[in-house]
Amino acid sequence: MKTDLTNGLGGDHPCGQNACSEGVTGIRDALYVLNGKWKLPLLFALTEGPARFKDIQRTLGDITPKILSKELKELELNEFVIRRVIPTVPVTVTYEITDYSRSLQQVLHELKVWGINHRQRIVASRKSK
Amino acid sequence: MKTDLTNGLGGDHPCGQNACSEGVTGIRDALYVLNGKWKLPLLFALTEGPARFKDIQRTLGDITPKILSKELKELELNEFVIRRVIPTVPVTVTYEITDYSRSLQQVLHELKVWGINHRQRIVASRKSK
DNA sequence: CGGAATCCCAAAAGATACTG
DNA sequence: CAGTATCTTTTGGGATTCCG
Repeated sequence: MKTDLTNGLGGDHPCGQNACSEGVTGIRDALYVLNGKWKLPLLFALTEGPARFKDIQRTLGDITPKILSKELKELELNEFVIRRVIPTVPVTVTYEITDYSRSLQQVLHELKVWGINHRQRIVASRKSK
Repeated sequence: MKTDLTNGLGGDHPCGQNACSEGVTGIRDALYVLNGKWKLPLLFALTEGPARFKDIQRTLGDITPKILSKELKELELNEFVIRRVIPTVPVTVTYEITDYSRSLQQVLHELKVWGINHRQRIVASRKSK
């Protein structure tokens, strides 16, 4: 994945005279930088404030350090997250979301609400069988 | 991927006394059924009304028939999409979103808005270099 | 047109172990 | 604690061809 700032888009849109909505392109662009299983949950986890590596790992439940490390680096590259090193012994590292990340607030909120609702629906449908 | 209705969740949440927010779980649950590069764009494409296989393919730009077919099946299983066969010659097949899909409206909207904005940001940052 | 069949690859993700 | 290293598995996704 090359999700750096000079290429953070989901490809060109072939918008000719056919019905290629900018909406589809918008969503594809969003998904291009926010892809995968972890980025959105991770960013959401950081909305409550900065957290340390291990803390994030616990909040996310079952992410391995390797994956978490990779995700954090990508998010840092794309300016969603800031990594801060505090020179204690042993060293303390915190991760913090940027202002740009905050522009995702609505997305995160809607997704969260929908997900909570979806879980209830599934559980309910299981009971009724 | 087993994204059927009896297992449409992103796993259990280990919520003990630690700070495991239901928000993270909500987002993970949502992502579990809406994963991948295509499901959200596809659902968005269908918000404007039913469409045929080939039409969807064109709207999405560069999805191959195999992938499109797979995505549609998964979405059908999870009750996001209805497949209708019209007995013309040759046969006509349309795909239509369900009411449950419409509960994703806000999510789709926010994601679209954010994506459009994100594209502008990237393009702008490219120019200023 | 609406797919299915086959082959293939790259990337995502997980397990496990280890280090400063 | 905050990661890295290695290895393996999974799956997502694409190319191409073919069929009723």
